[in-house]
Amino acid sequence: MVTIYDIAKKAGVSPMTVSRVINRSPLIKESTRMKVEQVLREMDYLPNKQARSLTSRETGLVSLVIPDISNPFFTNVVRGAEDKALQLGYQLILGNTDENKDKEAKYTEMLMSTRVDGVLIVPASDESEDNMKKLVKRGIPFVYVDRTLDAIPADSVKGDNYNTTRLLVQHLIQLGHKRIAFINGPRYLSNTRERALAFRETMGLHELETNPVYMFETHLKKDSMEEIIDKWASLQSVERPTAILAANNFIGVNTLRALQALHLQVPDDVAVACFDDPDIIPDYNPFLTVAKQPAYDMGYLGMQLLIERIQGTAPASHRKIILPAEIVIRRSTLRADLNSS
Amino acid sequence: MVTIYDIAKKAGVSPMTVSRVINRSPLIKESTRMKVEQVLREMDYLPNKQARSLTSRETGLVSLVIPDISNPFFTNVVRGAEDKALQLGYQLILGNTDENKDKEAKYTEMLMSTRVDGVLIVPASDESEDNMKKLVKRGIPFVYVDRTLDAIPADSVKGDNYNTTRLLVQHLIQLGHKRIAFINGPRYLSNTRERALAFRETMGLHELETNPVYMFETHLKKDSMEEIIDKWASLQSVERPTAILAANNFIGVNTLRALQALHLQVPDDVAVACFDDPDIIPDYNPFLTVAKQPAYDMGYLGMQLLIERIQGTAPASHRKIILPAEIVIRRSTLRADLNSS
DNA sequence: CTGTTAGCGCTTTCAT
DNA sequence: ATGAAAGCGCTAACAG
Repeated sequence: MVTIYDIAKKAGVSPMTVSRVINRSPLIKESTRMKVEQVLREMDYLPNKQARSLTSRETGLVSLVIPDISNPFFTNVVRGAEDKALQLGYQLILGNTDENKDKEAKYTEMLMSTRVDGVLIVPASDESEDNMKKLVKRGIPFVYVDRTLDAIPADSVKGDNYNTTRLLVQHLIQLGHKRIAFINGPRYLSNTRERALAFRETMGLHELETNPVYMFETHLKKDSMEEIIDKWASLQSVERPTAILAANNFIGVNTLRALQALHLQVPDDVAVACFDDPDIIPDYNPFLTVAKQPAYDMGYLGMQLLIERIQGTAPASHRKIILPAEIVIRRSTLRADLNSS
Repeated sequence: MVTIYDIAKKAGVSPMTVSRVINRSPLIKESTRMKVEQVLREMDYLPNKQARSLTSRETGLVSLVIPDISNPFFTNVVRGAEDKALQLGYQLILGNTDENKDKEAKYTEMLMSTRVDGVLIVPASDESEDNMKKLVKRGIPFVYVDRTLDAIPADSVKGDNYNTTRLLVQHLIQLGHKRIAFINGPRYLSNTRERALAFRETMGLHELETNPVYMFETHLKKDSMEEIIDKWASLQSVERPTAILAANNFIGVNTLRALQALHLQVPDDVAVACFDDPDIIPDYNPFLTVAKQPAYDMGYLGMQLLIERIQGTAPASHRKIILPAEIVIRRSTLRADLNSS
């Protein structure tokens, strides 16, 4: 491996001079700079980041810890984060937690050992506190994306859960629905709690009761279908909802599949809307009414906040960025006889 | 930061003994091991990977260089690669090239500087040769996924492009189509060349001519729709194809959108099939007939080959793994009047 | 403007 | 079974 010593010898200077040339120090004579740069090129030198970070205390690595890259929402978060990281010269280490705090613990441990400069994280649950505390203790900056832990404050970028839920519920109410179910994620996540609150309050504002049996809770992973079918079966047929709001894209899709298995038509028998688009590709056969959250921007901005924090250019106080979603109304909530509205 | 020196002092031993305990050296007296481990826990010690890799010449980092994480095919590749990497104790650095060899060059440069232990790569183009050569020169092991560069041999995991294309074409031919268009990716990619060859040969086998005007070429990125519309318009109406085979999911979806813009019905006016599913979520509204390649397995196996290569447990000769695809026939090729078949 | 010295945290090598 | 010395590749701090 070519080191600055090899370069130094060949160029007839000291290693320190080589280091200065590499780091563009201004106090180098033009002629020696030229010569060293020449040798650098000849020998195809590439600095050793490991060695460099041993003294500089910076690795140029940032980590992105998310539940699951195969959820299109997070896919876009990753792309945004990666674009910003590259732009600012950082490399991105990826980790999937599968909503599991132990897996998250394992990752945070590895990250700390790798001495990443910072972490962009979607916490697996409120119990992620312990993991965050360790980051704090070691002085590793981090930024929340999509979900936050109130007990451990930090910069954050998230969706406007309250207002977005309100808009979705109002859309369903305006279509004439009164019995609306909300299939939510687990209550140990900040964003699902915010959505649940907004759901209840919006129903109340419209003088609709939030029947507790309409408030389901499931997980946010890929395979929630069976659970949804069971819940549905547990309801008295007279009180079954005419509309369902799903707390994320996986639940939305699994709701559709569950209803299909139950031989119910969407939207004629039941209307369905959800958070986050299940499709990642420009619409070609869009069906679900969704609240499209700006996932790419969340990743992009989150990475920006993080790197500002790393580089010490961030203000002392924690910044909380809240991004609005776009409500996209599609066929899953539009009955043919209402299409004109 | 807690170092082995701090531990050594507190435990009343030498730093070397601490190092031995951490690395589970067998020649340590049980009693001293216990004491050191006790202090290790008390002080919440975490080894510094940077320092370690300076001597060990291993970083525990592997890199995955792909065109675009937001293509569902690559999303699954990433998930597979990440799962295997975690399982074997490696961390994954992600990079998107956007099919651009200069961006790829930038990444490979960063990777070499970071001294990653190995690289899993989907080369951006045949011109990626220069980038691969640099990896070879620096002795960094790499494994191809999905595409290969014949000029620079290495382990590889890819789809069975020839037979998969053949099956898709035969499906269309069996439905009675004779004028079949093939919208392929750029010819500077190994997999699209293989697909083009298979297309021509399969057509030939069925005594159908491959009209050159039916062989389009576009890029594999998200926004190929306009190009497809233009190509279509450039055809004489009498000779327009009755079926289209698209070389990847983006092209497949954009073909659908283009046909929609042209007011053509799929599959009644034109049948469409493509490589790789555009949906990442368990089917809820499946429409496109696709060849589902085992993307997750490609990433998983690719990572396994790579790590075996890194750890020196791989055979000297390069391994070429070829995985079959599953043809999933859906509505985009099934005309209502043929549904019974 | 350039060089020398020391040290980042750890491990390899050789002693004891 | 344990320790001392040296060095991995680089840079901060000081010297000249």
